[in-house]
This record gives sequence, structure tokens and C-alpha cells, in this order.
Amino acid sequence: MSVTIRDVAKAAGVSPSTVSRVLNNKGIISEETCEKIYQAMRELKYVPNDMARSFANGSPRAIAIAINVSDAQAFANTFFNRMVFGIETAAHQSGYNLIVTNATADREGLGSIERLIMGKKIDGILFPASLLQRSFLTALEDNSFPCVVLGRPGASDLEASWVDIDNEQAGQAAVNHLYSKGYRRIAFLSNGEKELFNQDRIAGYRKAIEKWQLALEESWICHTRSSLQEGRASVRQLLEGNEKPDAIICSDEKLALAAIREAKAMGYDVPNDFGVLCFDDTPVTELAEPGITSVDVDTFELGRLAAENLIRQIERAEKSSWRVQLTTHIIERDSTGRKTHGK
Amino acid sequence: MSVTIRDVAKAAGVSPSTVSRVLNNKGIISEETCEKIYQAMRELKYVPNDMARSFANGSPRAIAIAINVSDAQAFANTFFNRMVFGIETAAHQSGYNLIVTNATADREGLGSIERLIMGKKIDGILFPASLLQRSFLTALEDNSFPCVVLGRPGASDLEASWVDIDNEQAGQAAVNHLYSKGYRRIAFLSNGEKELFNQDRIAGYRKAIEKWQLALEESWICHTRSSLQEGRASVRQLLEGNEKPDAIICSDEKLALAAIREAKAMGYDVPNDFGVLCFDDTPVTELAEPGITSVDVDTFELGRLAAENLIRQIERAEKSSWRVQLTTHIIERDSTGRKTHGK
DNA sequence: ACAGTTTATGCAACCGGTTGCATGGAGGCT
DNA sequence: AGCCTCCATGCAACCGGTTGCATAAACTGT
Repeated sequence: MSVTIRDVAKAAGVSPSTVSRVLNNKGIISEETCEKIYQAMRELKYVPNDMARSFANGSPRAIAIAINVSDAQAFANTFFNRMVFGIETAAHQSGYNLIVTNATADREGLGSIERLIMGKKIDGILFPASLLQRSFLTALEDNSFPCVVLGRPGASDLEASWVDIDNEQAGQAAVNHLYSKGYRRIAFLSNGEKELFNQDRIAGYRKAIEKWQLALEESWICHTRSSLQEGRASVRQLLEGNEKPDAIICSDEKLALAAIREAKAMGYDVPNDFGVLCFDDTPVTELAEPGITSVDVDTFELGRLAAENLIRQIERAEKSSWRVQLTTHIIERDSTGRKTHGK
Repeated sequence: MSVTIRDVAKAAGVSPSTVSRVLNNKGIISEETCEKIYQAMRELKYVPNDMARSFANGSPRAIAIAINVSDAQAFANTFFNRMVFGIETAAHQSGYNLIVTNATADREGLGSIERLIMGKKIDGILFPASLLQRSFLTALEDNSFPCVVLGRPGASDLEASWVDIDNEQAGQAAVNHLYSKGYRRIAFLSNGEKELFNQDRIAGYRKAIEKWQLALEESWICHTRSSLQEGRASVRQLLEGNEKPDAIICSDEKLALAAIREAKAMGYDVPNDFGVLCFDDTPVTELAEPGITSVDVDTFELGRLAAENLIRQIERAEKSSWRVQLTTHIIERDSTGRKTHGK
């Protein structure tokens, strides 16, 4: 069939082992032999068979990322997309392939992930925190199989490595930005009370509010579902209360749009009477009118870091828990671009 | 290390070959032996080593999708995301893994794709048409390596298989929808004259215009770049001309937003005086105000079909050129929801 | 000049399934 | 009973690199 290491060996007048050693720079080989072998490889257009190689040294040089095909969230998620690109980049740099696999369990017993792991097709795995509910992770830990979680896992007792946005910092950054723009009465509209990232962001929000000694009304922290309708209802309630905020931090773009529309409908001017800001930069925040200021994170980098660490785990065979929380930055747009400062 | 086929054989009191045959239902095996072997496999918790298997039968049972990490388009692309999910689903169903790989060439000679192919790490590859410029495809064809292009390749002489949206049908569907809503003077705002998909859509547009015997002004077909500013300028020009359209089909969401804003700014009521529609359904079309009617395609299905065909190519070893053009459907929103019919 | 060390390379086994060919036994036919 | 066929299974080679151990050649020091 194709040209093998033995063909090269024959052509160069050496043994297969020598060729292998040259390929992997293992052991000491004389300049001369080296040259002969390279020559032969070039002539025969030799390309090593990666399957054979993986098999022989028991490592496929591949990592996997688990996704959930039925997850509508991920479907729409630009965020996720960029992260995958970052992961691929890091993997490629270290000579690993990236396998994408669905996380749902098969009827026939083993889920596709377990199959990949047990079948020795991957060296490590990246696991979105949202898919963590099932006992996957503990299973992985028992086997001490290399793994990095994308997003902070809920159960804090887990010893896994993970990467995430620094959500507390993100919450502070949001307040800081609004403060610098002259807003003083800042509300927070979350898209889910149970979500860890909202809790962390709110913690950061509180800290920053305190730091600047701003008004802190408990009624200004409200939770709703991510929809235009429910968002508008919440904002209306806020703006009809006795203590009216002059700016709002929203968990997502949908709520931010809702806030803008409701405020406008009630006669407010955005951003002059009412500032709006949300987390995650997307086409929607860019194209909204006014453009929505957002707290963004470099998701490409997030993915890159995750993969890099995973590979370090694999190669060093160390299962130390490693965590990274990436700092966010503000992408400033018109929704917080107040012109008239003042209380 | 781990439990192998020989361990199972020993436990069941048979030879490794018999176990292998049971695993792959090859040959004829007695009920009795079969049972013994299954029993042994269960007891030992045997999982076949996929690397060894791939190596032995010379097929890794994996396909790859080429991406371009530096491509900002794909970055933001929900479209792409869903397609990948569809591909993974089909691949998984047939027992293939999906490898994601960057298409850019390395400095050290072989690009990662060639490496995957030559190194026997994949059985076939999916290739976005946008990455086709380089001589990849011809190289693949010379080797008759299984390949499916995502999107119609530009050079029509290429013999490759591909899947795409039926863009001509999409253009017709857009006109048909507007016509059914009472619009009669329909313009087309494209985001690039050279793009094949725009050419096809415009061809469909012309056909449908003719079919309904609508007015066809050549000045109504205009090309611009995808930006709010340039979009608005184009629309302003259209609406200031002598022959004013009462609806517009836009290549993308950005241009549609531009159209809505410019029309509103000029005192038009959208959708009653002026209907707006675009291709591809995204969060932006959903969240715009008014929501933008779009011509959408099931990209998950598109990916699924592509992967399915690729695998058929691999398994049948047939290199027939196969094409699919998927039919679009209208996602109706308020931007074409005219209430007052009439010219 | 000789023992001791270093350097460069070969030999052969191994990684874990797969498969063509061989074989022994059971059953069928005359 | 003898021969043929078919069924079920085993044997051993093979896929293509990798690697521990052995060894021959070259070099070092005295």
C-alpha cells in the first residue's frame, strides 16, 4: 500500500529502528545516517502513519470537547464558537487533534464520551459545566482522566480544573463603568437566580456599589427569565417604584433590549436618563439602537487556555486542580454614553 | 495495562479470533460460545481499544471538518455552529468521530489537513467552499480522497460533491412571500456582486418577479457592502429615486436593519409603507424592531446531509459527484406584516 | 597495547485487534 | 461404512511504528 518506515529504512540502508529514532529525535544518530534517512524520506515521500504511531505509543494525541447537540443555547452561541476555535488553536499547536462529540448517552450503554475515553481514542476532555450534572466528572476523577471544565462547576467540592470568566470582577467592572459615566443609582436585572454566574456577578456588583458608596436598594436586584416580555415587565416595575434607578446592568442582550425599549416607551431617554449595559458582546449588542455597552471576555483566549492546561495535564500526568478566571473588559457603546452628567 | 481481547478469550476459553468475530459479527459462531464470550466481556468490563482497531483495519473511522480560525465571519456564525452539530450527529450515528481542524498551512510544509489525510487519521473531509481557493480540492481529487464541499464551489468545472442552500429557490421564496403580503415593487439589496450566492438569489428573484409580472427596475438591484452606513445610503438612494420600491430583500441582517432604519428616518412606516426581508435567521432578526422576516434554511440538516453523503462515499468507495440544494422556508415576522393592502 | 567507556545502530518483541487458511468434528448422502 | 460438505473455531501472520537490550566500532586513558 503506502510507504512505511521499513521502506525508508531499506532505501537508506539502515534499520527501521534508526528511522524511528530520527523521526522522534530519540537517542544519538550520526549526521551522516540522519542525512541519508531524510534523503530517503524525501524521495519516497514518506508520511508517518499516525494511527500506527498512536497505537504503538498508546496515545492518540487527541482531545475532545463535549457538546450537547440538543442544547438550543449552545446552538445560537457565538461564545461557544469562538471558544472552540481557541481550543483548536492550542491543540494544534501541541500536535493534538480536536474531536467534537455529543454528550448525550446512547441507548446501548456507554455514552459517546465514555466510549472515546475507554476506547483510548482521546487523551483528555473538555467539558462544559452545563453538562456536568450527570456523574461524568466523578467517573473521570476516579480514573484520574485528564479533564478541564469550561465554566465553574456548581458543586464546589469537585476537584476538577476549570476555566471561567471572572464573574465577580465582571460585576464590578459593570458598576465601575456606569459610575464613571455619571450613573449613581444602578440596578441589576438577572436572568436566573440559581445560576452561579449571576450570583457571582451580583456579588461583584455589591462590592463595587459599596466601594463607591452608592445607593443600594434590594429591590433593584431582580430576577426574571430571559425574554423581551418579562424583561420589560421587570424594568417597568423598577421605573415605577419610589426609588428609581438611573441605570441597569442586564444579564444578557435580550434583557438589555427589553430595558431599552421599556425605558423609551415610558418616556426615558437612553442613555441620558437611563443607562443600559449587559454581559457578553454579540452581533445584537452591536446592532441595537443605541448600541449596547457590554462586558466582554476574550472567549478565544478562554478556550486556548483551557486546552493548553488540559494538554499540560496530559503530558505531565499531573492531576493538580488548576483554575483560571479571565478578566473582562468593557466594550463601550451608546447605551451608556451619557452626555448630561449629574445626579 | 487494560483488558485486551486475549484476556477475554482466555476467560471464555476460546481463541482471540473468535472473540474478534463475535465483536464484529463476522463468520458464524455458535450460540453457546457467543454467550460465554459476552459473559467474559461483561465480567472483565472489556472495551475494545479503538486505536488498535483503527490501525488494524486501516480506517480510523473519523472525518474532519476544515475551518479557518482567522475567519471572522465564521467566528460570528451561528449558521456554521448548527451545521457542525448536524455533522456531528450524522457522523456519530455511523460510528465516526468528527475532528475539527484549522485549514491554514503550516510553515513546516504539510498543512494540518494534508497531514490528517496522509497520516491516515481521517477517512474523509468536509470543506467549506470559502476555503477552496487553494489547490486543496484538486489534490484531494487526484487521490480520490472522499470529500464534500459545504456550499457551492465557485469553479464550476470541479467534480466535487457539495451541499448548499438552494439560493435560486431562496430568491424566489423571498419574492413570493412579499407578493403574498401585497408588495408589488420589490428591490434587492445585495452584499456583494461577486458572491455566487447573491448571483443565484438574484436569478431567483428575477424569475419570480417575471412570474408575477411585477415591475422590474434594474436600478432596484443594487450591491453594497455589509454595513449599516453603506446599507442606509443605498436604501436612501432607492427611496429618493423616481421609481420607489415598496419592499426590499436584503442579503443579510445588517442590511435589513439599515433598510428599516433608513426607511423609518425618511418617514416610512415599516411594514405598512415598506416591507423588509433578509436571508438567514439569527438572534438579530428575531430581536430587531420590528422583527425581521427571513428566508431560512435548516442548517443542522444541511450538515447532517453533508456528513451522511461523505460517509456513503467512504464506505461505498464511490466517488460520484453528488449534490444537494436544500429548500428554504420563510420565517415570518413583523417587518413584512403589512396591514393595509394595496398598491 | 589493552581494558573500559562511549557512541551508533541493529535485532526482535510488542502494542491489540483482524483475517486467510487450516482443521477437526458433526451431519448428510449413497 | 465411506466420502463429502458444512459449521465452528484455532493458528499465525500482519497492520506500521516503538523501544529495551545487545553489540560492534570508535575512542579514552595509562
